[in-house]
Amino acid sequence: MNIRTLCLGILSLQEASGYEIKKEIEEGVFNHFIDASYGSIYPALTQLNAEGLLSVRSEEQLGRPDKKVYAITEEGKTVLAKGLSVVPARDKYKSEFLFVMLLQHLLSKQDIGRAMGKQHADLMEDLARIENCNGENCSDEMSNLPGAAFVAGYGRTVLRAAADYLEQCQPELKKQTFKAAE
Amino acid sequence: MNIRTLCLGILSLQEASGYEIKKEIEEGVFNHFIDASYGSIYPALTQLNAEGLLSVRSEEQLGRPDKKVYAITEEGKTVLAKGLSVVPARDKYKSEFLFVMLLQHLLSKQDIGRAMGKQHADLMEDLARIENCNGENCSDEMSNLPGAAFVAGYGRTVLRAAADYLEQCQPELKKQTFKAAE
DNA sequence: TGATGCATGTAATCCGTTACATGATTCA
DNA sequence: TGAATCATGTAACGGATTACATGCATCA
Repeated sequence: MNIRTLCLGILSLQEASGYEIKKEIEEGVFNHFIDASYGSIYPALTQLNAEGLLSVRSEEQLGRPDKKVYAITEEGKTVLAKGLSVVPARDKYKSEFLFVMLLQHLLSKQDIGRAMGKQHADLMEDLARIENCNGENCSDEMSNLPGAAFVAGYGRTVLRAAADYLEQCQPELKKQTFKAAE
Repeated sequence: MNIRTLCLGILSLQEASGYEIKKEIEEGVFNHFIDASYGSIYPALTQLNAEGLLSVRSEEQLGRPDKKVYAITEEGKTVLAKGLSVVPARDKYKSEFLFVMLLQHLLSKQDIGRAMGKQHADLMEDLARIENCNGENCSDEMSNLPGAAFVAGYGRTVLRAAADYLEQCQPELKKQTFKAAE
């Protein structure tokens, strides 16, 4: 799957501008398993629109570039449905943290502690974002989705398991709610 | 971190050819959090050697290209240590599965079931690989490492949590040891 | 006999990120 | 006053994958 399907998917829930799509990805449920930058979103939107899978409407703004609000077309919905029914590719997970920990015998205790703290803080951050999405902050179209609870549950489970494991290995981590990173 | 550090890291444990490095990544503990293809490994090795971070030795083979066995140099060790002590980048996790599940209202029950089955099978595969690494199959240099137990434990914990979650949502999965994928 | 494993490498290509360019408004 | 937010877009660059090219040995 690519950014194209991602944009189509988000726009199937609510119309939005490129800027808003990025924000949704950064702050919403998506965050921990998807990322995308302006450099990929804007061109994708332009292309999708050219192909007739999206329609655009320009909203004038004061002292800002026009806001281009995109909406999915019927044709877009068809293409999206087709894209989603393909068996999803295997999850991709890359972790420098685990690589470093595997070679921990080459590091000082300080370095290891720092890496553990950073990893723990990252996990807590993701966890917090998921919890926030039930409350305010997130768009209703997203959180009211039948799939939203499942996805949030999956993320919560996995992240919590990882955090627990780290805390078990290094109990001091439990107290550090704030970032030990940098 | 990049493939360069990865190669340096593996070669700090045992000398190996490009082919063997690939195999180690595919079949070893690394598998679930790192991947690399020949197209990136071979050029990296050539470059690292040119920079004096590795040394090479050619082993003649019958009816095959010479096997080039690389070993890390003292300079390479220094560079590796420096590379590892940098605070690791945040884990990257991408999941088409979760995206599809978020939009499950657009899919048939068959498609959802297939996606769940595939995800579960993938998790079990990764889990099995981790368990195998304690037994035969894997190089001792890897599994005897002080960090190996930690990394295996982390992977086991996270993957098991994910699999449990799926089984809880869809109990039929427990019986399917074999692949329901495709 | 045909797939799989051993073994190395290159070139084309893809997909995406980073940095750059622009600029007003609002909040601290 | 300076940072952050809103807002869109392009160009350069990076990093890796895929496919291609080659070819013997072994196993089923």
